[in-house]
Amino acid sequence: MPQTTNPHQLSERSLYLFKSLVEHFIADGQPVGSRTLARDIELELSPATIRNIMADLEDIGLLHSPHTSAGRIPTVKGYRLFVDSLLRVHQLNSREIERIAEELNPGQDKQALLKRTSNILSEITRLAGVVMLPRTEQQSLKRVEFVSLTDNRILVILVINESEIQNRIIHTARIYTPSELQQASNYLNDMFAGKDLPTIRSEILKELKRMKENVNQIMQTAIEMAQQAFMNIEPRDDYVLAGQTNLMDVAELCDVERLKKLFDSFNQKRDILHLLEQSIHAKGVQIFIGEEAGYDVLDNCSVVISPYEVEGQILGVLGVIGPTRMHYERVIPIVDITAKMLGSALNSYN
Amino acid sequence: MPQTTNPHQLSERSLYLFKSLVEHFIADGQPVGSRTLARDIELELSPATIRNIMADLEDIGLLHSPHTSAGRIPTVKGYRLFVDSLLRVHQLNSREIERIAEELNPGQDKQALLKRTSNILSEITRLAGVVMLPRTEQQSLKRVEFVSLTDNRILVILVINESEIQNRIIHTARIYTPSELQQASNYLNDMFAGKDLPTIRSEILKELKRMKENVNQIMQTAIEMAQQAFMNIEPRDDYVLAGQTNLMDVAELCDVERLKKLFDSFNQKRDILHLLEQSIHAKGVQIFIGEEAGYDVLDNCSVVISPYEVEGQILGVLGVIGPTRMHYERVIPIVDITAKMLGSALNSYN
DNA sequence: TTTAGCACTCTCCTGATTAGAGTGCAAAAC
DNA sequence: GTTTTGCACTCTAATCAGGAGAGTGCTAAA
Repeated sequence: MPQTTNPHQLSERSLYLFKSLVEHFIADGQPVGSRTLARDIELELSPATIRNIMADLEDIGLLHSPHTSAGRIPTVKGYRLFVDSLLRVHQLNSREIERIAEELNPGQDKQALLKRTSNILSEITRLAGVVMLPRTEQQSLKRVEFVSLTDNRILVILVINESEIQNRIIHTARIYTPSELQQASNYLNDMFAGKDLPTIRSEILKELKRMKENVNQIMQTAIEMAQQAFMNIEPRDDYVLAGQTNLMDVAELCDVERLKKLFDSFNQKRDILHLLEQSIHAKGVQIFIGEEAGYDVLDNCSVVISPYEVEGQILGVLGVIGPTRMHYERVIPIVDITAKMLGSALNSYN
Repeated sequence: MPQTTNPHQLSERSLYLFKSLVEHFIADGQPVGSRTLARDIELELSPATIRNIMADLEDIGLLHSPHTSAGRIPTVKGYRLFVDSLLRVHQLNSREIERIAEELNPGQDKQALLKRTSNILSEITRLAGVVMLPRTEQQSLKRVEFVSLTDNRILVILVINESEIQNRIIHTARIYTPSELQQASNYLNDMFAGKDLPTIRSEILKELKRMKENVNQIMQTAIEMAQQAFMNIEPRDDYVLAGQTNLMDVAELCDVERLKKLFDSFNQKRDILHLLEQSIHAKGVQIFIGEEAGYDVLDNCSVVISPYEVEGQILGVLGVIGPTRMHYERVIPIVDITAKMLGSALNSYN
């Protein structure tokens, strides 16, 4: 009988041993030696036999010893094999599911919901939770409102898509009365509501050019204000992160230098954002282990993320960041289910 | 000649030595010994003399040796004396002032301005910057708007005071047309604009009681929606913090345990908030050194804060958090001037 | 093919030693 | 009386050696 479909042509037994070793290491954090493993497993094998097998596994690149007389720990490649082929994902218990559901009830503003999602992810996994904000390639204007402040300053409220709100203050040449503002916003709502922002911008520019011919005062006021209001919409924060401090308990990362680099890159957002964006078109949970992600700061870290979607359209990505040595069998279903539940929570906004 | 007005009856020379020692320690971070100090100062004194004086200073409680054969470091009481009586505050150079001014231009939403302020504080001091949000004991409604979303959900936008915006989603029994919503918001604006939230709440409750007698449909709709909208306004974030990671470079705090506790208390906000609130009625820059603040997590930390005000009315508090061993002579004027500049930036909102 | 035996390696802990820094005190110098 | 010198003393931090423990790899036996 051939060794069937195993990757690396490994025997069942080797795989079993490897799996046990990884599980042991994830639980313990200490390099696992042959004797320990011999005690640990179901099979009756002597440490020597296990040593031989471990040597093979090391040759293939699945294991690695920190030094001669330490046990062995999985390499990135090893984790990869473990996660892809050996891992048996847990069922979540219903209490946890309920907890997530409770936290993810809609009925709050979208931003707050995402923040809560990030929080719950971090609390339930005891790692750092991250939720990328819905991709808004399509930002369509729902409504615009003006509120006059003192002097010639006007507060502009833009409601974009469903329930996203942007506000900014603009300055006008003269002071407008509330009813003028009302007329202006009515005009703009009639003209632009339902259109997406790039379109609106180009139409505003067109209107500005035509303006000389047209002397309608309301229109002119409205367009001038719209120009200020729509032209430089600041990009929002790109993701929300929660539970960073959980990572400070993790032994592997327990060095201030490393942690600082990691936290700094969380704040800068650039690297993490790139990583999250890679998954925006993936289906289901994706896992980046250690250096796989391609960012030095994420050495010894794994990222478990999943896109979340509403009616088949992917809106964003969420997940957790933790040490490579994490409880994948728990984390994966948590990320998975949270993505699904966030999707349906967001669904109720449309 | 008596020893004049010095605190602790210290001679000029002792004070000079003490000041030099503190400055040396702040620059260096190492306990300062008699020999080092002898080299460092202007006066020609032998290490032995300095030792005698340092022993006196230690007796009074201004200095402390980590152990017999280390130099000496200032105690909290020592820092207090230094900061209150010996410190010569730097003039800020104009480049720094310009930098702050640039960052604090208004013309953005208030929240963003405060965030930027916090950022600039942390960047310029290389410590953690904190800005408490304007106290809104007085929250007066400027305007309320309704935007209908899908189904029976309605987005409520509350403009409170000047330029603060709260939004929430409410659910209604039936679906309203835009014009109904318009009428409702007109009604509520007429009724409540300019009043403060507690008043509004109590009036809403009164109206609800009277409602049976009154069958005006618009009013009923409006009041029902108002009830949902105004009743549980979530308290906003209470302060914004920036540059936490700067604290990870500080040698004194360089222990992951401590840092985690500190960061956790930043996230919980409770302790820090209490501390900030203590200064809300103070005038000018206040400094809490180490245990003075009364919170364990702030051991070895100092907090330099100042209220900021608009037209004589204190709105909030801002400042920085760093190690006790910080460059007070630089940090104090930075906090001071930033508070003033934030005040005038906010002034332009009124 | 598996196991037992064994020499070997590496880490970690302990204890001893030393160099260095800094102190405190007593006696001498100013 | 104040300042300095000289000196014994203390404490830390670094270095080194030695031993225990864990684990390996290899060889030979089962």
